[in-house]
Formats: sequence, C-alpha cells, structure tokens
Amino acid sequence: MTDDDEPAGLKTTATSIAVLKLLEEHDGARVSELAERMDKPKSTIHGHLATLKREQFVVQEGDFYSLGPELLRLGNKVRTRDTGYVLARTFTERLFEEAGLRSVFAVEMGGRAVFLYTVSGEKMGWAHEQLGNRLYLHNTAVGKAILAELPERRVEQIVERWGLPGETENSITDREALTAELSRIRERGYAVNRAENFDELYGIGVAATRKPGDVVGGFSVTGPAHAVTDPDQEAELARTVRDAVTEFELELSLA
Amino acid sequence: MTDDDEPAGLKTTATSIAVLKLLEEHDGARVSELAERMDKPKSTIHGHLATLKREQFVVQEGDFYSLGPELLRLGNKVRTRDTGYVLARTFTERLFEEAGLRSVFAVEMGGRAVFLYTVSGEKMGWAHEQLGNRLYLHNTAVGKAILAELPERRVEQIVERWGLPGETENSITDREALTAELSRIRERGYAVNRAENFDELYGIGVAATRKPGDVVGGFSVTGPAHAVTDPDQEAELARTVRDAVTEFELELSLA
DNA sequence: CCGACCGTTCGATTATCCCGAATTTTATGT
DNA sequence: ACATAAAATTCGGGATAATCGAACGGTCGG
Repeated sequence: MTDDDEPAGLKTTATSIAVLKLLEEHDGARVSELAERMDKPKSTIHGHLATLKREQFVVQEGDFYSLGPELLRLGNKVRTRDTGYVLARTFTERLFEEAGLRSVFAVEMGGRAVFLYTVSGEKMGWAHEQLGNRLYLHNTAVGKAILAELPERRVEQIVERWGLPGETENSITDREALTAELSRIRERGYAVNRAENFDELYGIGVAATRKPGDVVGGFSVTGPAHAVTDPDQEAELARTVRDAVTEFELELSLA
Repeated sequence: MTDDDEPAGLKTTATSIAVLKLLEEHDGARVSELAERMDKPKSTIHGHLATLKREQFVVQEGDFYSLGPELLRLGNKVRTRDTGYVLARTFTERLFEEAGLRSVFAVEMGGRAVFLYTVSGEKMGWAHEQLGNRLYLHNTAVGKAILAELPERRVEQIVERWGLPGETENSITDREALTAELSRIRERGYAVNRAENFDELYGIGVAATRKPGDVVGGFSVTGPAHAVTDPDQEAELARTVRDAVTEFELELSLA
C-alpha cells in the first residue's frame, strides 16, 4: 500500500501492526482469513492475535477477531494530550453552529494534517475526514493555515519528507507557489482551499497559536463551491472562523 | 499493573506495546527516560520507537516521542465498526439534553464495559469514564443492564474471567446476588447503580438490542445521589432513558 | 453418526532481535 | 566561540525468541 521499501525496523512488531491494519480494513476477521491474506501460517497469526488480545488491542468473539478497546483508549489520549486539543472540541461545535458548514479541528503531526474533531450535523464524516486520518498540509485549508505559521525551516523539512503531490488540478505543486501562497495567507489572516485536494470541495482555515510562533492546530469550515467562493460569502465566513479562533486563543491563554 | 504471570506471548510485540503504554502514561517521553524506566538499553528502545514511528503509532518532535495519529485512526474505527455505535453518538447527546445528567453509551468488549461516548456538557469526563476505559460490568448501571440481556452462559464466562471485585461496600460480590439483581433488572426494564463502583456516584442504565438477545450496548445517566435515588426522580429518569433506547432501537432497525 | 474445516497447541530450526560499544548530533557552560 | 557533556542513533556478533509445519481437538454440516 504505502511505500515500504525501507529497512522496515523490527519485523515482529511490524507484523503485529500489519495484523491490526488488516483487521481495520476488513472490520475484523478470522485467523485463516488473515493467514491467507498475509501469506503466513495460521500458527504465526494466532501468536500475534493472542499477544494483541492479552493487551486488548484486539478482542475475540467466538473465532472472530476485531480491534479492541485499548486502541480507543490510547487513540483518545492523542486528543487529550494537550489542553488546547481538549478545548478545541467545544469550539469546533460552536463554529459549526455559527457557520452552518462542516467544521473541523486539525493539528500537525509528523508533517501531516490530522483531524481531531469533525462536526457536520449529519451522519459522521466522509472517509477523507475521519478522525485520525492524515491529509497533506499543502492542499488543505487548515494545513496551509498551519504551514503559514511554522518557521521556514520546518516547512522545508515537511516538503522534503512528503513532497507536494497534486491531488487535483488546483493543487499547489511547486515550492515557489507554496511560498507565495503562505505569505498571502499571513497577510489576509486565513487560508482558502479551492478544490485542491478533492473536487468540488472548498474550505477556509485559520491556525490557532498559543503564542506567536507556537501553533496548536487549526480550524476550518468546508462546503461546496457556491457556499464558499462567492467573495462576500468568503469574507463573511473568514471573519466567523477568525473570530472563533481569537476567542479560542484567549480562552486557551487563561486555561 | 495487571496480572501478567501468564505465558506473555510474543515478547517483541509485548515490549512495543509496553512502550506505547509508557508514552501514554507520561504524555510522551524521550529515549533515555523510557530506557531507564523499562530497564533496557537505549538502543533497544530506539528500535521499537523507530518501528512504531514508521507506522505513525508514535510521532517524534525533536527528541521527544508521543503517541501518534494512527492510534487515533484505529481507535476511532472501533467506534464506527457497527452501525449502532455510530447511531449511538446522536442519541447520547440527545439523552444528555433530556435528562440534564452526564450521559454515556457503552458496549461490552472482552467481558468489560467500554465507554464509546460520554456527554457531560462541561469539560470532558472524569478519568474513570474516559473513552476506551474499561469498567466492570457487574458494578455499573450500563454493565448490569447489558448483563441482564446476555445469555446465562456468557454471564458465567465473564464472571469466571473477571470475578466480582467489590470496589465499594455496595458492590455485588457473589454470584447469587448477581443473578437476583439481573432478574430484577429484567422485570423493571432498567438497572440502577447505587454507588457500587465509586462512592457518591449513582446511575441508571438501559441496554439496547438489535433484536431480542442481540445486545448492541447500553445507555446510562449518572449523577450524585440526590439527583437519582429519590423514588420519583428514579422513575422519571428511568422512563427518559428507556424512551431514548426505544427510539434508538427503532431507528437502528430502519438503518 | 461421520467427515471436513478451522482454531489451537507443540517442538525444532534458524532467522532476528537484543545488547554494549562506537559514532554522531545536540545541548551546556565557561 | 570553544570545549565538554549528555543524549540519540548506528552497527555487528551472539543468543534468544519468533516462525514454521504438523499433529491435535473441537465444531458445524450432511
């Protein structure tokens, strides 16, 4: 799936993780199914499952294995590690109510944008915005807003690591264009995503900082073109998001 | 921490998991800190971290390691595996608004009660009710409600595996008392937790089923004694929870 | 009641992980 | 700015521990 030609680290742990990923992909599975799909003996898979089960990384119902609660617990810890992350939950909901558009809070981790909260009113998010999913920073509204606040050096590193893949024809794909875009964002105080990672998907994002230079994450609202691109709409929406972020930053500084 | 005198399974995977747990416990750490705490050479720990990092189970900022987004993604999958789980989110929020008390949705996994959603209005939950945390089934409101719906055989297995630990003086600690309690719950249609796992903490729980005998999980509302124990209050609250569950079951059957 | 399938257990072989020392990088104090 | 210290990371040999295949036992369907 991903580019794994690299040294690969500890093989045992890697295999255990591969099992977890398969379980995720298929919403659980039985031993033989996994064994066949990974082209390994059943006994090996069973060993991994038994170990993972001991720590509740997987649970067993009859002869069916699924992802377990310990993953939920650890994953949730990712969202509560930082006071700002916890506080962001409320503000994401509030932003949704004010803007009337799908709202998200995302942070930068390992050079990608990770969604920590999404509020959409209707049933829970599209696949591409599900919790923990990682999107590129350079072609999302939150991502660009965050990049604009990071020191030049970090931006460099991130681009080096992940490149600037063009996911639609609107994507920024070269270094200079990105630099220009980032300073434009710093000027006007918000970032715009014009269908740069998904067709028809527009968004406005603003980064939140603890103090200048110390980025916590970013908020954004997304919707179809007509809801965002109209100049008046855009200015109005941008103000809404910025106001939310300002309040967020204030409250965070008092927490 | 937990009773790990058992065979222990794959040692490498177990160590990797131990690293993750330490990271969770300390909200991230550096290599030497982990190495010392686990009484293992730094190089070994580094190997584990490198492997976990490759899969984004941990992320590295400078020389500081923390839990990574992939855990959030997998953990979230636990909550979205089942249509009922997804649907429960809305209903937990709705229940909170109707009852005015902390509301939770929990499911049975591996013989324990696992919290999938908690809504409390204020800042996110007390430690004992954080997402993914596992509580006993026999001394919580949701837990008992769920047990009451499970076949006798499963109840037997669960009690055998986890015992009936008494966490307060009100806890049920013997098999007969539990059986009696469960049939009382089946009669009146809801379970009550009278400070059985935490002092001062009372709750009312109702199990939700896909069809008779097929339990999805359970909802509960919790609060201080005066808000729950008063006979009128109790009846009123129980009706609120039951109504919510009824609607939930209806909507689930249509989904 | 019998047969086939699947999950689980067990022991030997060898690949692989652990370790400790060497190296490079980062931080600190003068 | 330099020297010193501490930490992270890399590396290779040796021994442990994971992998594998076969045998066992349980379960479902005919």
